[in-house]
Amino acid sequence: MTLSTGLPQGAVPRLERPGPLRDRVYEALLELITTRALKPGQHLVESELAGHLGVSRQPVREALQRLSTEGWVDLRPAQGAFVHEPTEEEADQLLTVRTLLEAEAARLAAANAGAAAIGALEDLCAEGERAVAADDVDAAVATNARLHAKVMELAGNTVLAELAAQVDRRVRWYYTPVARQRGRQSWTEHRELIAAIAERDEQRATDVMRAHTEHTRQMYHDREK
Amino acid sequence: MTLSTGLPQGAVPRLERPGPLRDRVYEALLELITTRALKPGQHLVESELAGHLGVSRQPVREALQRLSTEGWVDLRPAQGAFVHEPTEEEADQLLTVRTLLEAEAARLAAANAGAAAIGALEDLCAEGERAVAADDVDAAVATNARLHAKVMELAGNTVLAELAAQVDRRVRWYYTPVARQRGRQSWTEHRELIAAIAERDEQRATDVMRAHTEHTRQMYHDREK
DNA sequence: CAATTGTCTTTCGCCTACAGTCTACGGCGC
DNA sequence: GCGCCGTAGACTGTAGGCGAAAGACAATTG
Repeated sequence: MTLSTGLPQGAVPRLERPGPLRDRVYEALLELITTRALKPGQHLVESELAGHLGVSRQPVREALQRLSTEGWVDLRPAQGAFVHEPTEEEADQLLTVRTLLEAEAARLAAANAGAAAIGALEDLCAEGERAVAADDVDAAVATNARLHAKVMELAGNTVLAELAAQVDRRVRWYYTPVARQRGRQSWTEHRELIAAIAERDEQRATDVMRAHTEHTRQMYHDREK
Repeated sequence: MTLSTGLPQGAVPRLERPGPLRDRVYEALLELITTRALKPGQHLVESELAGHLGVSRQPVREALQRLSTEGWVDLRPAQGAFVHEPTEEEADQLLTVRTLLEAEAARLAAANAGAAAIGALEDLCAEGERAVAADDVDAAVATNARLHAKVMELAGNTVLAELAAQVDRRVRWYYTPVARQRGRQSWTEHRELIAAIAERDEQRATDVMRAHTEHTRQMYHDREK
C-alpha cells in the first residue's frame, strides 16, 4: 500500500524522536539495576541520579515510581527509593508464577501456531544450539529470551504477554548466576517444546514448559551447595 | 506488654498520616474510573483534574502514570492520558489470565489451608449466601471479592496475589454489568470450592475454580443476546 | 555511664514557571 | 467551493525552588 505521496508505507523512519525523557531514564535505571551496577538495598537519591544522567529530578522521579510498581525498587515514603532486595521466598514465588504463565503460553501457542511460526521457532532453537556449541553464553541467554518471547507472541494473548514479560525479567535478574550454568540441557528441552507445539499437542506443550521452568527452580535451590 | 510510659502497646493508633498525596489521587482517580464517572476514551487533562482535586499537577501526573502501567489509562505521548477503552478481545484475554491465576491460587490454598482458614472461608460463604437471599446485590458482590481475596491469601504467594489483585480489579470493571446477574449460582460453586479446599484436593480445587471463572466468561459472551 | 533531647543535615514531596509539541481553526490561493 | 498553509491556543514535558519530615550525631542531664 502507498500513501498519496507515492512513498511506500514504512520508508520514512518517522524521524525518531528521543521520546519521553522519563522512559529513557526508566530504561537506563533498569539497565543499571539488572546489570548489578546498582546493588540491592542501595539508596537511590533522586538528585544524584538526575545529575548523573544530566536531567532534572522530575523524570527521575517518574521513572522510579514506575520501577516501584514493577517491583524493581522499594519506595519508602519520605525517604526515597531503594533497590529491591530479593528474598528466597520471593524468588520462589516469582518462579511459580512464571511457570504458570509460560505453561499457559505454551498451551495457547500449541493451539494457535501455524507452519511459519513453527519454522521461526526452530530457527531460534538452532541459533541457540549453535551459541551453546560455540560456548557463547551471552548469545545463548539472549536467544533463550527471544525464544520464550516468540512462544508468548504465538500465544496471542497480549495481557498474558505483558505480565509474563515483567515476571520473566525479574526472574532473570534473580537467576542470572544460575541461568548461565544450565545452557545445554535447556536447549534439548526447547526442542521438545517445539515438537509438542508443532504437533499441536496442548497438554504436552504445557507439561514440557512446566517441567522446563521447574528445572530452573531446582537448579536454583541446589545452587550454592 | 507495656512501654516505659505505661501505655499498652496498641493503644496509640499510630496517628494515621494522610499518606503521600499521589496515592490518594491515584485512589480517587481509580474510583472515578471504576464507577464510570470517567468514561472510557475520555481525555483526562492534568490541570483540570488537579484543579478539581485541589492539588497541583505533579501528584496527578504521578497517579496517571501509575494508572497507565496498570492498564487503566493510555498515555499518548505529548497528548495526555485517556481512559482505557476495553475491547472484546482484551476482556477475553484478561479473563483467561484471571482463570489461570485464580485456579493456581485455589490449588495452593488446598495445599496449605488449615482448619481455622477453612472456617473463615465458610463464614464468608455463608455471609454471601445471606446477601443473595436478601437480594442485597452490592453486599454479595463485595463478599465475593473478599472470598476470592481470602483464597488468594491462603495460597501464600505474594507475587501471585498482587498480579491477581490487579487483573481481578480490571475484570470486575469490564464485567460489572454481568457480575450482578449471576449471583446465585456463583455461591453454590463457592461451596464446592471450599469443600475441595477442605479436603485438600488440589486437583479438584483447581478444576472447580477454573470452571467457576469460565462460567463468568460464558455469561459475558452471552450477555447482549 | 546511659538515656534523652535538641539540633543539624539530608532528602523527599509538592508547587510554580517555562519551553516544546500537537490540534484546531481561520484565511488565502486555486 | 475546495484544499492548503499559517497561526493561535491548549496541553504536555521538563526544570528549578521551597517547605517539611526523617535520620544522625553530639551535648546534656539524671
